[in-house]
Amino acid sequence: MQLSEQELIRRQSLRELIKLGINPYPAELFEVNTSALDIHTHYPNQKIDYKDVSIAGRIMSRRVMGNASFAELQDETGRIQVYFRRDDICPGEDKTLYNTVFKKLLDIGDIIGVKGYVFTTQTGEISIHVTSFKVLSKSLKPLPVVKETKDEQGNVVLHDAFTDPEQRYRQRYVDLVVNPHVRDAFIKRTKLVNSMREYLNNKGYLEVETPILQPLYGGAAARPFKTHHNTLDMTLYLRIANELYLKRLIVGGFNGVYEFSKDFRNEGMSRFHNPEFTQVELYVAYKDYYWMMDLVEEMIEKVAIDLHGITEVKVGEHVIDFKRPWKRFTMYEAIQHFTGIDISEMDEAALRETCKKLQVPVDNTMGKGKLIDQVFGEKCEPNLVQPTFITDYPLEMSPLAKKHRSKPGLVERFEAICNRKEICNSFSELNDPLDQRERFEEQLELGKRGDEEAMTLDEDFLRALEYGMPPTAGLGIGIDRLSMVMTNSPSIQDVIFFPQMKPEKQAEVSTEADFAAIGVRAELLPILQKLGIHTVEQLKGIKATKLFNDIPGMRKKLKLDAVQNPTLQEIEGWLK
RNA sequence: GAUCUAGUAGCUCAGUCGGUAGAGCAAUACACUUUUAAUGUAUGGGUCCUGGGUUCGAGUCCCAGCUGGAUCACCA
Repeated sequence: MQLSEQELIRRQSLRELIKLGINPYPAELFEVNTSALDIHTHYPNQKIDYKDVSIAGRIMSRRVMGNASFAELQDETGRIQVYFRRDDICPGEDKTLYNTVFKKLLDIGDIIGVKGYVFTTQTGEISIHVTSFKVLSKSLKPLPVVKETKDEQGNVVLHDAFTDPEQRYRQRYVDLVVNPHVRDAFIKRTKLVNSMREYLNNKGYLEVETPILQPLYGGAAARPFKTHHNTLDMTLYLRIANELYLKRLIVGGFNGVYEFSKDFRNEGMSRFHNPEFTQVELYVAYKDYYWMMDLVEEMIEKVAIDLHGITEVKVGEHVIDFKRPWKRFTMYEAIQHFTGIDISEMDEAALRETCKKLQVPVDNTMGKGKLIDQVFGEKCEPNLVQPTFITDYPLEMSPLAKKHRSKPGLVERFEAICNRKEICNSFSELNDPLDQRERFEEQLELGKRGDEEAMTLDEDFLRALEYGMPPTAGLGIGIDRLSMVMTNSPSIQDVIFFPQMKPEKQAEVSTEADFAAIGVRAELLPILQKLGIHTVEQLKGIKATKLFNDIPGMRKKLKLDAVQNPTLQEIEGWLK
């Protein structure tokens, strides 16, 4: 119930197709031997090969003109114009297939298969001259109509584009059909993952899978999603990271392991945060974080080239160049560079004073590490557009990283910042089991003091370290964040097919059966709808005499002569 | 969680001072044998997000809610 006018018309067309003996949803396959892109690229040079083509796709526009018509068919690769001529489709006396089926019963959005030959129209557009067509799927909902034109530079310009973000994310299938740039962004995302996988496989690292359901969550500082296993009757958490499992595999003797993993964090959402997101984590034995920096540069440069052909990527108003080598700053150097202040020798009190001077907001719970991080976040990160490595972080913030080989109070850690956001995080992994236990215990203290993101102590992980883990370099790259940069997308929702949303609420509407149950004839429903009465409850709140007046009035206005007016008695019956 | 902002036809959007709800595309009908944002003529299409309030009268003003978006906070 409550179908729009256009939906009703399409359902009617569906019935008429069936009446004509046409199955609108045939079961058998439709053989395709080319694609829109293939025709556009190769037809001009190999005309001979396109005398007998078969292609399938969605009708995206129609221009019907008497005995000949044009339509645009869209397949996975793009659009191709198709040309229908009545006497080619219907060589005999019966012109139903063209006059009725094509002209009246097909709509924008329907999926059809066509056979014919490729030619070039007088206006120079490569098109398919259709000799036969087949309905493959009738579309019952009108697609948002987006018209395309090309400007002088040949760029596609969209008119009346489907832009409402809420609808685009809720109905991504529609977004993908009508917004070609959306599809491109997702194709680039997949290419990005493939490019990395290829790089890592060529180095001989092993792609592995580790548990998503974990009895203890660890490897990062974040609140988890909690769930319950019935048979084991135990709490399980969706992983916030897979770091601790991958390191167990390094203990087990693998030299290099990586995993593309969906991780889950029960935190606020924003245009940079979705509750489930993707990371690739990599661990390589006998390496350190300097070595890992070289790997990151090399791999991301390759990704940029695989996606764009060059190392430069346009992001917002900037052009970001991933060409090696990237700038490297220690955190202290970066702060000195952007504020002119050397904080390397400062104690907590001096830092606090510096923050005040720089107007960096702080609170009393912040320790030394947190203060340094705060200065960096406020004064440095916003300036880092080109890919830059920041190295040597305060120890307090990195409970899984190895202490710096020469600088006390710091760890061997780096992040790559790009377009003002972190895109990766890496360290020389802490493999000293006694040190690791102490760090975990410090985290437990933080937890007791109310830090909801403090790490838990994982005894099994410590046991693994106690057997001995080789010196190891570890890396995590946020795939969503990197995809945003590589596809020039301002929101994470543009690189996740189905971003998390609150459920949509349907307006409360009673069904035909609900109305029938209290004795309302179905033919009266359009009248009630017109009167603004959509639910039985609503109806029952109205006086019988008012309905007795209003219904015949609206019946007359709608010219529903065939409908019999209800009697007052009948109406009183509904309201009982 | 806070602030700002939006929700009107299938889509994109207008709606003046509070007074009968509008346009383009899409749809329907007719015309048209190479159009291309096809064209011309005519027609139909609305829970103005929901619920309250003020008012003779609310798409419009007020309050509350729902669902987005932006910024911030939290967080990579």
